[in-house]
Amino acid sequence: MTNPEKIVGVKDIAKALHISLGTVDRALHDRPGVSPKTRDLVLKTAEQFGYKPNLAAQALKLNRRLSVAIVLPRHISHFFDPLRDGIRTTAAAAVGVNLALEFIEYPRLGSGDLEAFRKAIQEHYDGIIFLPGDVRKYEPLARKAAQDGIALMCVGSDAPNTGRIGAVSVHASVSGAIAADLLSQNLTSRSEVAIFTGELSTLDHGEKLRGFAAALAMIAPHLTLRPALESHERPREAYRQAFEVMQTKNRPNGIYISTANSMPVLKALEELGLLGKIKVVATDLFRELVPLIETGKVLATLHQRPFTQGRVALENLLIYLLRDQKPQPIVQLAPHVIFRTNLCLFENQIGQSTGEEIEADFC
Amino acid sequence: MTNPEKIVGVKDIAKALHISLGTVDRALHDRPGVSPKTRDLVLKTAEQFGYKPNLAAQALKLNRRLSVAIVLPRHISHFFDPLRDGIRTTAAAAVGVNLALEFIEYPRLGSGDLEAFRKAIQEHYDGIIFLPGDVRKYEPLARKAAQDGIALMCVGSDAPNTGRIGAVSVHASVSGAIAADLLSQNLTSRSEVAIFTGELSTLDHGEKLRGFAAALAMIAPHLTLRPALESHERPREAYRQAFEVMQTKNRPNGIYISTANSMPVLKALEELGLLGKIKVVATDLFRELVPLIETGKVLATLHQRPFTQGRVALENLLIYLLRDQKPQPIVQLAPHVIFRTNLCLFENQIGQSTGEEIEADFC
DNA sequence: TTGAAAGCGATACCAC
DNA sequence: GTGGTATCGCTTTCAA
Repeated sequence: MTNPEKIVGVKDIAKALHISLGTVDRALHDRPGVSPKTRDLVLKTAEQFGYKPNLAAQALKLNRRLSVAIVLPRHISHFFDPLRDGIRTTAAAAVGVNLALEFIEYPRLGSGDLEAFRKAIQEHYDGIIFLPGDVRKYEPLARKAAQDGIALMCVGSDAPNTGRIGAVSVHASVSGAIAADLLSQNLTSRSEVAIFTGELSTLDHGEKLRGFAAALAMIAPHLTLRPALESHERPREAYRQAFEVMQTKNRPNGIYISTANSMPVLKALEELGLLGKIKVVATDLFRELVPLIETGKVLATLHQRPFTQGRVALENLLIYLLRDQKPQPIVQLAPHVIFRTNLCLFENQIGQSTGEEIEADFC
Repeated sequence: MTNPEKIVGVKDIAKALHISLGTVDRALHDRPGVSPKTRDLVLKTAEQFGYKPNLAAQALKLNRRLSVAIVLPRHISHFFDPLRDGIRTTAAAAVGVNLALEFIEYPRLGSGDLEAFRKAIQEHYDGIIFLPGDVRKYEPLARKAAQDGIALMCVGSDAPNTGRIGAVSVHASVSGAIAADLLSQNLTSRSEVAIFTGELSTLDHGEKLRGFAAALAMIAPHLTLRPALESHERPREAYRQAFEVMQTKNRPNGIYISTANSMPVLKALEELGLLGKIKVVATDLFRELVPLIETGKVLATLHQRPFTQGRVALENLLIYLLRDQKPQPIVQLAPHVIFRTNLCLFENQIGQSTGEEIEADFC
């Protein structure tokens, strides 16, 4: 082996400079009670010796305890369950903190979400991980919480200008653009295409639409976009809209469903005998979608990597809270494009994991 | 806040049972010198109290030091540099270990690789991360090292039956299958397709070929596969082969380049005026490829996520070495499919990072 | 088989 | 401003 560099600690620095441990510590942490002269001297020798604090010892002494609330909807579970798992996994691996996680659930976005969020704020957690739905409604609450010193971390979407310390989501406009790309690769003749979305008041949904439309204009001039269909995440509404639009004269040959609420749309297609004839790009992955992808009835789906979102959200929150250094504030993940051919790598992420050898996103 | 559960430590258990710290420790770690009776008692109460060892204290006391060698080629740097970065990033975040990393480089696979590996083995590192090239040649060496107690972790490819403790790579046969899928989506009429590969003696390259061929047979009966072209990673050879095959009578309309050595092939296409007329799926992402993807001259590229490979490789190696529990042994990542539309999310991963807001794979 | 005590490295408090 | 010292929770050695 090479590099038998002796590892240096505060003690070594103190000894070398013939000063006390306390002084060294104060100097290193820029605390009051040191003369600028000795402070600089300590800093310089620390640098020179290549001093790195022993994180284990630091953690032990500081004995930090943090409370973090995770405020997310129960529905849609195939997205939020793995997201919560990502958070739990990260928490389990966290060394040197006494981390108390509080999972707070509400039925679904737009129903009980604000109340849950407001309640969480009042509990004065050190940090809160949440999904900002209707941004306008979240803004005042979030801003106040941030001012109160609560570290807010957004997942799934973002709430800019609220003082939140970070956000983790899939890159929304790129998601839309990929969908456009795929449809344009698979529809060679002039056609109409349609987009089914959820809540345009949620920032990310609007972004997906914009990305989709922009990419169509750029790279697929032969495809015409119909007005967006907003289902407000209500299955019946989505079904009705799909049924209707597919019976118009110039019915679309391509569809992008930008929300996980895709089954009603697919059901309508099925009933109209259009499944397989129309190119469909969906969002997320769940059990009912699997056979449709396998058989090619759904061309592709854009996987939003909920596990990774959860993992990164907590990781960055902890970096902020513990190492009080700002992490990468806005993380916008690349969605995974799932076709029938790579579907197998993601199947273990739905429902109970099978303990298989293959791990897809490592997430 | 809820859950003010007091955190229990060994001391609490000792106190509750009126025994000493030493005994509790011995019992918890199944060490000799405890009567079975007290051992069980301790274990039971620990369970009951929900005892979790304080990892920081444990790490501090144990004061473990590990040496890990990373034996990888310099070439191709756009793959191996980020891989090394992933390793460094993980190392920087490791708490409670004095980790000594030794990066050992050799020119390229097949030239100095075995020598470097052999030398590393003789140094008796605690662990070695390496890329097994020609499996047959690596096998005897690796098997011996494993028997000597060195923890071997493969990246980029695998070397089964060597006693290696794990492997991290992209799922090779799925990579091939995705390429086939993309070509079949973009070539609607009967055509020939060709595959350019590197070294078929490297396990993963053979797997890509198999996956490609199998998927073509399954989902693209209208596409015929020509005999594979093996460049042995030599640019001139790849160029020559490409030039030749593109001038045959029934020249292929689709190409899958399963190695990062794609530029010579693309150069040949360019010179023949075929760039843009032929559907090309490449591998990996590097600077010269960017404009070709942007303009649609290359349909897509399969990103092998080197950063993540490095991160996961060291993570799992450390789990094995420190927590002496077996991690997920074989990790086969899903490659990212990069089109012109999501290219922007990956550009910050080539060359110097720009400190932008967008982080693609989080890797 | 069990108990007592030292010590890992960094921090914080109290005395000077 | 600075020095000395107890302390965090766990492991380990030495005595009993």
